[in-house]
Amino acid sequence: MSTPLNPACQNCKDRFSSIFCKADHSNLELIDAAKVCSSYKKGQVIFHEGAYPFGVYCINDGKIKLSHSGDDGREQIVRLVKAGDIMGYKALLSNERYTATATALEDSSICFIPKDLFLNVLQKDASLSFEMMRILSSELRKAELKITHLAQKPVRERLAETLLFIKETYGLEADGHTLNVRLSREEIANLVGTATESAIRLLSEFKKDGMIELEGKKIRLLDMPEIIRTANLHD
Amino acid sequence: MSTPLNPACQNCKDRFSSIFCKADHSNLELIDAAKVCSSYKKGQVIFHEGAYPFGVYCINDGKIKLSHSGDDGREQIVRLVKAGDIMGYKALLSNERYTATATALEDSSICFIPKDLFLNVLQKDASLSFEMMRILSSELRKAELKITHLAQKPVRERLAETLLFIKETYGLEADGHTLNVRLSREEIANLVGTATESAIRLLSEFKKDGMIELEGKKIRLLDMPEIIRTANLHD
DNA sequence: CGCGTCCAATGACTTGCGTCAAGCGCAAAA
DNA sequence: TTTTGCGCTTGACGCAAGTCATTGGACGCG
Repeated sequence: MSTPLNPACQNCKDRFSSIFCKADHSNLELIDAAKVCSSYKKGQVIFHEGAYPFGVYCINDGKIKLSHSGDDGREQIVRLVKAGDIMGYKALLSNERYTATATALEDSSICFIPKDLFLNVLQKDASLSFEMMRILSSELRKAELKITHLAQKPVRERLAETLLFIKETYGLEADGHTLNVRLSREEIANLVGTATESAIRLLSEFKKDGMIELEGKKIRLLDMPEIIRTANLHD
Repeated sequence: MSTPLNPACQNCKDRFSSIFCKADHSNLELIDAAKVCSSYKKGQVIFHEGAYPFGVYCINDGKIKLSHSGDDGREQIVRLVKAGDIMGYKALLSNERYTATATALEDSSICFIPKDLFLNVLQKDASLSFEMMRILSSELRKAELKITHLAQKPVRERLAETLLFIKETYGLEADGHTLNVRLSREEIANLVGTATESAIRLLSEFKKDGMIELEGKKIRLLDMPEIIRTANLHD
């Protein structure tokens, strides 16, 4: 949507953590030639639920949320995307419309890879498609775990897990405690699957209990109970 | 676990609806030669959450449930498997232990395909692996939709969706109304993600409202409201 | 500068739904 | 037959959590 500058994939800082680290060199060059890199501002929508996909997006830099909008308009965040990740592959592979909306959580730089090229490379490159299956399996595993927790665990516990999940996904700032992303209380609630007020109240409780510190949108993790460890969404 | 009889894949009645309809002929023969077919009795466990996978299972005949057991021991059913479907691929592809337990809902006949062979064929056969990705994408889509509904919809609505989902999965009996599977109330509850008593109460309500008929484990669908249609778990 | 908007926070109220407990029918075992 | 046990059903109760409403602070804008 703006400022295309197309950095070479080979130089991409997340080259080795992304799916494409498995791709053959020649295929990487093909992708490199065809991709279009754009930057998006915080809050901007990259693609919309219901639209037809024309390719996949690879995050060069930034953070994205993928969310469903429920029938009553409430949003449910189903995935957090970081640099090196790709998104939009689900709709592409099943040849359907997007089931989620992608919105930038901060200013981001994102490469677009056209559908035909991506599918062609996927056909030719067995290790790339194997990696793709690995990613899909992992996402499916996380989703099924989330289903179980949503059905069985109280909000308090789910919120705690969510905070740890955010930590696993985006990591911590230099101080070693602050979550390296700014989310509104509403976004946190939509990630947990609860009402905004409930999320706020429980965050206050966590703070009172000395588990976290709050400063605006900054959240610092102090003593998150170990119990959660066994049940979180790690890879 | 019993009665191996190994019917040829080429003759399998679900040959054309399964993932293997996309596989190359020569690869199909390889699989045919290596697979082991067994029959399982109702209630029998095919594989257990936490165990290491040694291959994938392809349902020849029967019905299976895949379920997580929550920390408190409560079961959450995450998938219903039917003839022609495969299961166990997620653990295999991500090279982790099973995250779910597979239990036969009725007497079933299931083929086992060894890990190495399956992965090899997957490497060689692009259209098979593409089909695999399609399946994974579709499962992921359903899982994300279920997450949204669990987070946002009341139990009554989720139960109605679940009944329609069962219908989509296993179909109806000859009378055109009765769900073609027998599930306990507890299993229905574990599919919906609610307490058994709630499921029972709401089923009674549905009956009183003339939406369904109940006769033991038989459930006949009469007038399920159209509203649900837009939000169900179809393919 | 004051005004409006957005978001966080908290209190009060309501309720969906989970838990507990008791009764019932049916089928297998003794 | 009686007994035992299991799954289904219904009622009563309590609480977690959702909804509604108010306040206050931060920020941008005319």
